[in-house]
Amino acid sequence: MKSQLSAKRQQIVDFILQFMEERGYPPTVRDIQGGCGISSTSVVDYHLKVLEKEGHIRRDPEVSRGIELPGRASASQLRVQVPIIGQIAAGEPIPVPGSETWDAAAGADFLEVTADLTRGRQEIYALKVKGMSMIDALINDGDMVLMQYTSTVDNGEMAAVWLKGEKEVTLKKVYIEPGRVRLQPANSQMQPIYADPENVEIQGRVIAVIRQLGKPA
Amino acid sequence: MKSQLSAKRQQIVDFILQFMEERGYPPTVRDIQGGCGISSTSVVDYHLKVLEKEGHIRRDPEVSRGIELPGRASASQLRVQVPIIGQIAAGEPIPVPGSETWDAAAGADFLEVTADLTRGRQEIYALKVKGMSMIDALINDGDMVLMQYTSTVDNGEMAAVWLKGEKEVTLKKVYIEPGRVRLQPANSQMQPIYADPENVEIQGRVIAVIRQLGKPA
DNA sequence: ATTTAAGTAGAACAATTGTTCTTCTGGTAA
DNA sequence: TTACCAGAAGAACAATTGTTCTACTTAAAT
Repeated sequence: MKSQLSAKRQQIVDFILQFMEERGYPPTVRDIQGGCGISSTSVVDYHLKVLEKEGHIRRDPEVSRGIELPGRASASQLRVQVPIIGQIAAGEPIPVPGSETWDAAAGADFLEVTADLTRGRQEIYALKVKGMSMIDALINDGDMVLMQYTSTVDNGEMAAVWLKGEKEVTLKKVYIEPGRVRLQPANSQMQPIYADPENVEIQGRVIAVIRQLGKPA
Repeated sequence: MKSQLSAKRQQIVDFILQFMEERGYPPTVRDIQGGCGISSTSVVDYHLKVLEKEGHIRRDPEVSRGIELPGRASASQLRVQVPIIGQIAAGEPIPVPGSETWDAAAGADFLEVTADLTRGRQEIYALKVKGMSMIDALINDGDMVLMQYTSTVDNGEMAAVWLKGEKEVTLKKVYIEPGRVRLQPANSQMQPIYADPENVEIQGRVIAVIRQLGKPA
């Protein structure tokens, strides 16, 4: 039921948005007054009341800066800070999060994702893919892989597998079969490989893959 | 220079975090007082001053709720609601955002991503990939593709290309060459294809690819 | 025991900020 | 004209909220 906004009210909404982006908290009535060139706080209040009635904003009465932009920075839609604890490449085992690596304050880089990506799972970390060795898992050089620490996976789950003999880590769908482990590339047009259970070590479950394109800033 | 936090101060930081997640704006001194079971506002102020000196929080003096969590909900790390306006498959042109499709209130699904993915770009929308036809672009069935509306791309950018003759849409890196257009799969192990410039129509630029694995809830 | 420092309490003050009231303007419809 | 209404303006009020002051406690150090 959101109607078209008048110029003034659109300006107010834009200002609130920009203010929150810059400062991290909502503006006061008087901030809006100054920022939008309005000469009275009552005018701001008037517009805010209309905006709230129309559902464009939500206000906590009597609360300073009690403005929320529904669908924007509102509640429940949480972000998760995922530490980027290293990179993943064919020739080296992936770094496993230890107590030191877990220490967030270590100035590590973070990948910030929304909670619907992690689905509330814990012990999530991220790795940057180096090289083209994961191409048959549909993962390119430079992709970010969200991992969950685990040493066991269900059948068919995509996991980071360390092949002891080959000294190689690879991302494959894992199927436990009698006497062997079937490692199936994500690209179903490719053939699976089979490995001795003694030779494989699960290093983590793949939660998501994020690929950013375009000039890296 | 962040030192280990005392129990009380850790509790305060946690409370601020939780408050901001729930309400969308920072708490007042008295909110913290009540939420942490502290009996005086001066104690809260005392701890906040220490926390600021140690760099765990930032405060705007004289500003109500002027608390920022560096690296958390501070600027730039905003979320963006990207409308999922359809799907992309080999045999059909991708839906191009029109004025109706742009109307966010239309109850469409949204993909919520952090702003570092879109890098501030406008006119972003998302498509869900149907089928395996994009496999040579390292894109699997079920992946989400973030697109930016555009009809022209720079050389080497990944774009959604509509091949008029073949009546097919495909995701390729586009290179304009004399008299022809080279369409290069993202998988560099594969061969490019060449097309008549008259036959290609750029339908959008690929900003990012997001793949979620595991049982879909 | 004395000192020092960190932390706690309570109260009061001052600034910020939300709200309301009245009045005024400009446009539009009856 | 009159009536009506969205919008604007200014002022005043009331609530919220940041800040400061002094006093008290506790624990560790001297």
